[in-house]
Amino acid sequence: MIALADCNNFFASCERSIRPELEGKPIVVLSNNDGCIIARSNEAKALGYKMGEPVFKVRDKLVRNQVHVFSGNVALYRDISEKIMHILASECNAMEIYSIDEAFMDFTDVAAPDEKAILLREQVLKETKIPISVGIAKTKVLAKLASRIAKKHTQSGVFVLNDKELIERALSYYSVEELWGVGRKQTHLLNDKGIFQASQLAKTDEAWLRRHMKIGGVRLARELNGIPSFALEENRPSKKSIMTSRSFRREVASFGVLNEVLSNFASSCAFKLRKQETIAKKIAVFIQTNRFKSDVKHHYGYLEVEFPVATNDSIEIIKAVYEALDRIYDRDCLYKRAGVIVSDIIPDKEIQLNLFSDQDISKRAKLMKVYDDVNCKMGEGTLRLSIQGTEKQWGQKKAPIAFRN
DNA sequence: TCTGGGGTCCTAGGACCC
DNA sequence: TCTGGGGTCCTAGGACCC
Repeated sequence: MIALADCNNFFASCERSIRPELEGKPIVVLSNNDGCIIARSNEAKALGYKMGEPVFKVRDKLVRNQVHVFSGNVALYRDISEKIMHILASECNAMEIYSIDEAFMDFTDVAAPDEKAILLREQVLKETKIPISVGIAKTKVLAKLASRIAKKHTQSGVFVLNDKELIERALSYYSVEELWGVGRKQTHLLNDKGIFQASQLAKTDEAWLRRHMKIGGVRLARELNGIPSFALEENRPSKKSIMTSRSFRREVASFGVLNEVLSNFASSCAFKLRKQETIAKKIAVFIQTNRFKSDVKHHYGYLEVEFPVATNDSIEIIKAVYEALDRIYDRDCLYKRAGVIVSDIIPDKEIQLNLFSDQDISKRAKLMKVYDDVNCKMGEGTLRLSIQGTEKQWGQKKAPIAFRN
């Protein structure tokens, strides 16, 4: 059996855990620049606040409802998460930390899974003040579903989804879009074929699933039928890509400002690389105008630099960032978002110090895209910007740009 | 005025080779 | 006018997750 432990309203619960007087009060936690709502307590959910909702649209309502509003404090959430994961790990043989607030536990040899889960829940609550829900089933997908049921329909916060009839009832109750791995696109596809309930998906022909939903669809249906198709990944490998990016509070035009923030992002990426004892072969820089603004020229600049020798050295990465920015910066644009991505990450086998000249960097800046007048739209089921438009290949290096601060 | 910040996996199709 | 067939590797982009 697999148990999924899932923290309830994690960020909101973290804020409450250090302020017990907020018990029973509505709480929301905001993203960078206090832009969006990214977590809500049950009370805030009941008042109708949505995940990802822009704060400016509900500012008055927040005041009216006397909601307690917090700017996100990721360092705190990470600390609390580590504490919880430590408790969970000490109580099972194998565990996969799936996200900051979720972990799959191997409950194979547990005699009474429900009793154990209840004890575990109590321990976490006592030591961290964070309420968790635990779903137990034969597969990850079913355990996910079980944790939903645990969260919404039980007093104990624990639910075992193992009985055959119970599984059938649950799958008839939930729609396909509520399943782990089914997003907007797949929901549409399934609904078009008359498949609405999870129970229908479980009975769908495998050949059809393979053709239309690829291997993911096949695995999903198998999991619903109690056949494990997603393994517990105990030793999560180090990250394959690392990104540091931010939206600015106000739009910026200045090369100097962009260069400064991107240099900080570069250091941050280098630090994260060193922390997991890895080095990266590639770095990418992107800058982007406000995607929500209509009737203006949108600009998206993206440049990748490949290092001759993989590195996690801040100075080298910052130098590459400067080069990249110099080539994608357009002085006529107002920028709203910028970021640095390191990828092609490999283990840091030996300590290397390979400084190379700026000229080397520009030679290595292989791939370059600048999109102008892009048709910006929200990707389906995701906040990521998808870019459609004509790619303007990099030709001549731009004339030097004066610093404007 | 104001709209988050991370990640992963899978696949199609092009590049390239014999 | 004729103009193979396979195989592998790489990468961009889609879809999804928290």
